Amino acid sequence: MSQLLISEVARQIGLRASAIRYYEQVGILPPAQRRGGQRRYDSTVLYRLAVVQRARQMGFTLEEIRQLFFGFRKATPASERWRKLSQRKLADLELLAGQIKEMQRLLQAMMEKCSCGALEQCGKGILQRSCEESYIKPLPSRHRLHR
Amino acid sequence: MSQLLISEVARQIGLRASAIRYYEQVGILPPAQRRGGQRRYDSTVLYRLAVVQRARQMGFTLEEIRQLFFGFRKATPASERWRKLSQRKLADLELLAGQIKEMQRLLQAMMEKCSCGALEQCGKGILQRSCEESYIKPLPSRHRLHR
DNA sequence: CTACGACTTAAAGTCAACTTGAGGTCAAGA
DNA sequence: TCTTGACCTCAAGTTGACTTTAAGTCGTAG
Repeated sequence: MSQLLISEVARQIGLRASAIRYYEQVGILPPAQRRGGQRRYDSTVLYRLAVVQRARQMGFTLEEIRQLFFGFRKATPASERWRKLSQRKLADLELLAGQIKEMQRLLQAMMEKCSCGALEQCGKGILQRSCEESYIKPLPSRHRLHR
Repeated sequence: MSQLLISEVARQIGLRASAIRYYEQVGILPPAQRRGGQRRYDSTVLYRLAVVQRARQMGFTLEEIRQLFFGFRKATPASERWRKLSQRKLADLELLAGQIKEMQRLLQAMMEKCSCGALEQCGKGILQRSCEESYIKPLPSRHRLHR
């Protein structure tokens, strides 16, 4: 069973070692085994971190991630609280998917005829629709679309 | 032509006045007209801000928004640079849309049987796919998390 | 003239999510 | 034995996107 050093884990998932130590500190990773004071990981930590990374890309906060994926401590499997949280998250994601389509249309339109008129027009449309829509909390600013 | 006070604009789009001043400061809004030192707006500012809000919801940074929508700086060969930016953004959005579906599936699976199996399975999948992706576009050796 | 309320600025504070820095430990190799 | 290099901890610094605070200005109403 190959044991990974923190630097190796970091390299494989594209984070810095400091981020991994931080994740342990805030409870997203369990305290790692030590050998001579140093953290040793087995490869399952990579799967866990892959999910974390992906969830971060979707705009989940670390706190949400901890609760959604690793927060079913001694509670019953799929407790009511957890179910609510993930149901809300699912709704958020659906809304987000719709808005992505809209933003794609806007970008397409602006690329075809790069006119300020189009922008204002679109703003008008967004404004009217957003009166109908329920409010969506903007994603955490850390939500990045590129690496 | 009705002139809006900053507080009125703020109220209508759901931001604080301080945020609007900040947007002016960082170049997302042009310097407003003044009357007796106070900013006055006409209603087109609402359209502009509606687009900004929506773009923020999609995870664009203010800097990106400035460049994408209002970044026609004098040294810019107009549409070419802009076209590249939005093309990249479109690709990002498409990727994101796919990832949202994946995340929805994971959450669904975890709701049905709150299983670590699903989590690991999914993490494995993500990890493998991201390996293929990084084959297409190899990561720079030093992974930049900021700026 | 004074008081009021809404505005103004500049500077400092806040928050999440890390990163950086200082100073220290440990195992392996020359 | 000494050096090297990767790790450790704890504290402080950084970033983006604002907000808050302190001190001041403007126009109207009493």
